[in-house]
Amino acid sequence: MDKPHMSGTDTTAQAAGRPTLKTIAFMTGLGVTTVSRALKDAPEIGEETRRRVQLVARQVGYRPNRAGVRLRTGKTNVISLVLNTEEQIGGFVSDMIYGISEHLAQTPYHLIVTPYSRNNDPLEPVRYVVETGSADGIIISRTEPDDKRVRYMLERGFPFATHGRTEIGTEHAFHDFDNYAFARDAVKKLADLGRKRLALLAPPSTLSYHHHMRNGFVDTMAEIGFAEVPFNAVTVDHSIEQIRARTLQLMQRPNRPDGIVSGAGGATFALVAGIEDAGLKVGKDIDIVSKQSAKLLHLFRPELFVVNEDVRLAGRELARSVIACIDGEPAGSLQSLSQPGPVLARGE
Amino acid sequence: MDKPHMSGTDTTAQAAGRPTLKTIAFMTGLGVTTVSRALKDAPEIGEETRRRVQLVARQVGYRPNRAGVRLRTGKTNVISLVLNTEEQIGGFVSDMIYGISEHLAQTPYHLIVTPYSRNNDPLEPVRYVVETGSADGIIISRTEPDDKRVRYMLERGFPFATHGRTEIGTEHAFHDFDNYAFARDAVKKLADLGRKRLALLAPPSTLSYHHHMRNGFVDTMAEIGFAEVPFNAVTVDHSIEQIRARTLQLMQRPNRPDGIVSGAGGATFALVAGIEDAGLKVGKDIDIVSKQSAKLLHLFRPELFVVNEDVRLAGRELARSVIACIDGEPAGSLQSLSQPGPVLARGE
DNA sequence: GGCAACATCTGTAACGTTACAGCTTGCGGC
DNA sequence: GCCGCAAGCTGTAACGTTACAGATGTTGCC
Repeated sequence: MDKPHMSGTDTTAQAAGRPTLKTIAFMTGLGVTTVSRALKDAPEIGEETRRRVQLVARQVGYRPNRAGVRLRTGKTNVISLVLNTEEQIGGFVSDMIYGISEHLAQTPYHLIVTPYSRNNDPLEPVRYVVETGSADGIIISRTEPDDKRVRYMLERGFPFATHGRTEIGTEHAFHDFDNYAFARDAVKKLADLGRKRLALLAPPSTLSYHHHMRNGFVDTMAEIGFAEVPFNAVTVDHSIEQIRARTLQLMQRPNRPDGIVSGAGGATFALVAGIEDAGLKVGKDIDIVSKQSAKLLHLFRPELFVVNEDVRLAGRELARSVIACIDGEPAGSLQSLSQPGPVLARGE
Repeated sequence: MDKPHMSGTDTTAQAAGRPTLKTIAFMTGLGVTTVSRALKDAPEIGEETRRRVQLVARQVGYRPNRAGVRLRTGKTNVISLVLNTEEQIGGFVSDMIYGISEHLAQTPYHLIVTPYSRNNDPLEPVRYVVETGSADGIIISRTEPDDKRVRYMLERGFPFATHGRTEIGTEHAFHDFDNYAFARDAVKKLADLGRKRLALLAPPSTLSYHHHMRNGFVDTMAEIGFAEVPFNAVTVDHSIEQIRARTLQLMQRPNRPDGIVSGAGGATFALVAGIEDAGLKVGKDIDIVSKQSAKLLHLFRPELFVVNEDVRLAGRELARSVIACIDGEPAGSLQSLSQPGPVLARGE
């Protein structure tokens, strides 16, 4: 009533809009600062006051204004998922998004999708987010051994998590599928089936997991004493038509493979089509072990052997990691490697 | 030098951080207000000043602080895509996201993904976004004829666009695929192939496009004089296992269909599996016309007939519409219906 | 010369939040 | 009775932006 700095009409009425700290301050008769502190359980607020404020806040459905917090503190409460918009076929991306969302739902974080197309520099969206501070953390995929995006974020101390590992000395948060183990198990399976001339349909050689998968393949081949049938003309990232055409060529060669390890479900569709174009039959002339994220391959050709990759799990893990990274946890504890399940035959 | 209200250290040095209006104001010697107005081409700014300000802004790489704008104006420059996290198989969602992103890339808008799981109320994420003002516009899918989300947003005048139409009197922005035309073309194709006992694997009956597809199917059947073989036990949203099992049952019935129209590519995988479980063969005992968004069906079974739905295009259209809606354009002009392409046989 | 009209620019306040530096009050010690 | 201290609360300023209400100077007109 007699305070000198009463700010205008505020005591008269609270607007019908969303409640703010001021609303609660007015209702409780406290200062805005006190309310702010009470809501975040600051120590110098009395026990009763704290409870009173929190009660009122809950009653009126108070939610902090994100713009206010962001402007004041710089904290955006946003995670950015950086995506290549020409990502391969197979629903991979939706599962990743769902996985991330599942974890973020329990947090104040929102998920924003920051895309880039193939002709753009992959660094560009990352730089954009970091420079404009439009997120507190970034998740990237398609990681390379010497990934410049990773270097960029490490240099700037910007929190992030990668789907896939790097060869960079500095530790950072990642989640990865053990593609070495996958290729090893796949080769062993094909060997068990009596196959001897094996080929690998690998990811692009620029990506980290190309090397893991290839090493797993090569090491196990060497162990068993097999020689590889080279198949480097295409990768799992090529178009259906390209993979199909190249596979046809491969299968028409004199020493065509009798077993193939395929790094992606989508590519396996094209692979099988190419094999059948050559008049050969999966399960008879050749066996295939393929990784898949959507569970469609056994419907496609029951003779295929599959290993499931749980991308949704990867999304959850990455979300967890990037938030822990934001909270300052050491990167060493934010690394996880998901082991492949068993190689599955039809109906398993 | 002699201004009374010089605010502290600002004249001393500009921090190394991101440039703000104050930075540019200092560099040009102008006031913050002038800079702000000059950058948005306000009329009362001199031609030369405007150019000078814009030049400097470009040079220093000025980008408006989103939190500042949002706090002051309430404009978030965010579009929210509301998604069901148990969305069906087939990469549908990624294409939608890519399509939206493609359009948003040319705008200041960011895309945020707001998920909800099946057990939640679909209205909940919409209410959250509207109440907290966390976006300027919303895109929803899985539209129902009397969609409460649509009613909610219409009542509040909140900008949105729907993937799919409603039966609600008030006009609103939407993009839809003409599923009536699809079903009509599909039935005609099957009739041309000499098939007579047709069934429909439709979307869930709660969704708008269930009715469009079913009407197209029923009307065309009536026109030709065919009677439908009922197949209502499952929808395209059911699990692979369920569709497969029910299809097996269907195909073991005495008057099993010799033609099926399938509303989704993912479901068609299960459908074909069920048919083959019954010992029948697609293209011989039965023909199928299926819609698809990923182009995998012809690899799966070349005997299938397919109609492609361009979900990426839908994403672009929806993004365009929702932004136009935000800009106040009348909803009537923001409605588009995408016509199905021809029914394609193998390799076409 | 006086004055209105105009073009161009400016400062202040506010959006909602939090860091910071205070301000009271009560209480124990001397 | 006074001091110091702690507990508990408070106001002010600032984050970057824009709406608004001026301020300044210049031009043209009588």
